[in-house]
Amino acid sequence: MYSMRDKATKKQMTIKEFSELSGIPTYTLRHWDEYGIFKPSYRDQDNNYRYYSPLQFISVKFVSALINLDIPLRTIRHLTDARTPEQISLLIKQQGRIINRKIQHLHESSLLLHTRGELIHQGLSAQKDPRITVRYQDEMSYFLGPPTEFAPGGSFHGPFITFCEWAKERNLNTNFPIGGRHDSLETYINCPSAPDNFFTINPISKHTRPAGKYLVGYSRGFYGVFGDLPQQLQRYTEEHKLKTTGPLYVIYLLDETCMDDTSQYLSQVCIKIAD
Amino acid sequence: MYSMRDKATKKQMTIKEFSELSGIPTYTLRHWDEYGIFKPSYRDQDNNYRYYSPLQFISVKFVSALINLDIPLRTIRHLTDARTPEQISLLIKQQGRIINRKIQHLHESSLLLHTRGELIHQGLSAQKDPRITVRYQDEMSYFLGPPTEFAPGGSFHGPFITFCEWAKERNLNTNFPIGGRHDSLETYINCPSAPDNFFTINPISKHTRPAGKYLVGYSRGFYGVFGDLPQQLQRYTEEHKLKTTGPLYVIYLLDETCMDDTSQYLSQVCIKIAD
DNA sequence: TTGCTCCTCACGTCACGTGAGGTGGC
DNA sequence: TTGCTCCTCACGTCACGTGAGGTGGC
Repeated sequence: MYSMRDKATKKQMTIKEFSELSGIPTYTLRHWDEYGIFKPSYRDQDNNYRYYSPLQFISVKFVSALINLDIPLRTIRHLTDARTPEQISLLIKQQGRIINRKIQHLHESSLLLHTRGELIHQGLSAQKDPRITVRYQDEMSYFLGPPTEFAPGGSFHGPFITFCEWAKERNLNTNFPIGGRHDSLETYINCPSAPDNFFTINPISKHTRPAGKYLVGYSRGFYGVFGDLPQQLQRYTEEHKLKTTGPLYVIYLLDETCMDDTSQYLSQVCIKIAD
Repeated sequence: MYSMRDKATKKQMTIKEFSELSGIPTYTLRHWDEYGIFKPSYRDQDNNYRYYSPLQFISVKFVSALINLDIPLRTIRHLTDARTPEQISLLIKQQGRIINRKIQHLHESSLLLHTRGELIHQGLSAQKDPRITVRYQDEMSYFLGPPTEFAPGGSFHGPFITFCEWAKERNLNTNFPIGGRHDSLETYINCPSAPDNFFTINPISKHTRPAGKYLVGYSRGFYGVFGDLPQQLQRYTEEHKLKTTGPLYVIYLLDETCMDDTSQYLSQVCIKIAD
């Protein structure tokens, strides 16, 4: 038989030894002790030294796992006071659900960063492109908002807010980039800063802009400022005898998320070319 | 054309309106303003009222996304000061890696909670079982530690610490439950508190205890305290003419993670029955 | 004796959160 | 005028983290 309890002997570990074995800083161990959620197995009466048993390795790991899951110390202390297997089992089930929601959320954030990163990447490489060009565009998934209602003489903001509220009601993650969609090249040329719909780019949507050959134009300027791009696009289609089809998409590749100078925001306008 | 800039008009939103649209509390918006990472587009000179433009919905969402990823406000302010697409692109790439590590980590925590929950569940239902029984056991994955070296007259702790260090070197997640393994029923009966190996339960390991019919015994008591269970097991095999095979596993179903009373810890001992 | 570890106590940090006390807009 | 919103300022909170100043063990 081997002794399982050798209190206050050489088999107890000092706070530093225990800290190194468990990977938990000494000040955190002291904090947990003081707070009452994890105490050393033995306290020297003379000098107040803390001594930890190697078996506490198991329980400290469980405590640190709970803290890693953002369970407040208060809750853990509450449990520590009068712990029962049933209570811990319940806590584990609750936390299982919370953790899954967190993973879901992180996945979305990851997707969002990737989507933003892609736009910026396109924006940076577009600086070498001509102002207007014909190029292959990948498929893009998006959620299409309701038709906008721009009142004559009204502002841009009303319809935009309406879209934000629409997205909020549907629990769409509005962290994703937002763009404007026009029914055709003509409606864009007539009224470039009043899209017929707003949309939000989101890889999880089934609604897509198909891959294919697109007429693509770039423009620098604040939101809704397109300079003479509409006229240039019209001239380009006439000169090259292009026939466009389907809606026209306006996306901001470089915007306030990555630059200060509002006059240098970079928008991309694109519309599919008919076969 | 629609005006994109209607500063200080009805189209600007008050802090409360903007808070409700964006889902960010007013005090947090004030904090971000004061800290310098997200300022209202217009500040009334007379009464210091904050007015937000609906288009700020886009940038505030990006800021909140960065904060959600635990990027310090200091870093965000640093970026806000002199933002370039290249810098943001770099930040996005870095954070992408960090976020993937976090997701990985949460997956592990989720697995850990599930594993712990399963043991507790088994522990609770075992209270209805007889002390010794023959039952079907599911497969269990585990990492097997090196052979223990219990010195005669030495303590339990040394080999246990050796195992913890071994696991740490291999970057095994030591939050997972730890058990003891004996080479055979005989070695357990001879020396029940000195297992031949320690192991840590972990669903990702390829090493498994196969599913099948097991001789299972339960015992209450502190770590390494088995009472007369070894003798009872021996008598049981003789009476029922059972032949056991392979190693014997000792697992604590209910331990310090879920109870206070050390004398009530519940261990499970099991060994496969030969066909 | 020296260098290391341990202790307590007090204060700092970070990103909010709260509450008091006062002003402004319809 | 009333009720609502806005403002600032100061202080609280949470879980560490740091640093000073002092003691203990080999």
